[in-house]
Amino acid sequence: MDMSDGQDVLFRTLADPTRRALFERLCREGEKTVGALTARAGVSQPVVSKHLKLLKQAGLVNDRHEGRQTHYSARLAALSPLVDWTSEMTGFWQNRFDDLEDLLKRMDQ
Amino acid sequence: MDMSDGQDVLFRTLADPTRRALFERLCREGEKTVGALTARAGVSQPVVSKHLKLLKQAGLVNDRHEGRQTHYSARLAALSPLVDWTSEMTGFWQNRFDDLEDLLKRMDQ
DNA sequence: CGCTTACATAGCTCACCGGCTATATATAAA
DNA sequence: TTTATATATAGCCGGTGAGCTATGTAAGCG
Repeated sequence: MDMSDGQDVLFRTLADPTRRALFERLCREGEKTVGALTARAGVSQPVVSKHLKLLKQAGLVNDRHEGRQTHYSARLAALSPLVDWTSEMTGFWQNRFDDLEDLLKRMDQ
Repeated sequence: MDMSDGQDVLFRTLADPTRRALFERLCREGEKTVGALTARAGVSQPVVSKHLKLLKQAGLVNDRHEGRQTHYSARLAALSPLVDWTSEMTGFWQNRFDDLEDLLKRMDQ
């Protein structure tokens, strides 16, 4: 019934700049190891790991283990609630605009 | 140079559920007074006012003073950085997909 | 088997933020 | 002019969360 949960998690997860930057890098540059991500993240490796964990819980990334390293990649499908939300918001405006047009038409008669 | 500022403010502002709910109501139902918003917000009037202040600072709402009351309304244009960001992220994926296709084509020759 | 490397987890601290009440300000009403 | 109503501001408090260091776990290497 309530679609807001997915949106809630998404907004909350993407609100942090460091975390969003990690996700953006995975989108731009594709699959990366934790070490590669840590190199230019500006924060310590444990912090990167923690953020990646939260991103994974939000469904925004996948992880793949290969020996000692873990490769992370972006899951763009997870963004759909965000897209849905924005189009819903703009849609409401459209509806009210239509209503206004209807009203004006009826007043014109 | 850095487009991330607008995105940062937007994500941070919309991350709070109470605040996002206020914005959603303004989108759905159009202009509302603080009192009308407070009635079904589940929090006290000062909290609503504080959230509206933050929404205004993010450019997400307008306010209009009429006697003792203040009418707030949604500014959907403020959502564009969000739309830009999502299409940018999905765009990166598209580019890498194109690169992959190119690579496969070249390998095929 | 030690030793190193790659990542995850634990535990701490500190700043921020969302909630509250109390109060200020401003406009309408009596 | 006093009183009531609508909103904003001030100030306090508790929880959350992002950062750190230290340590655990597990895989490659001598």
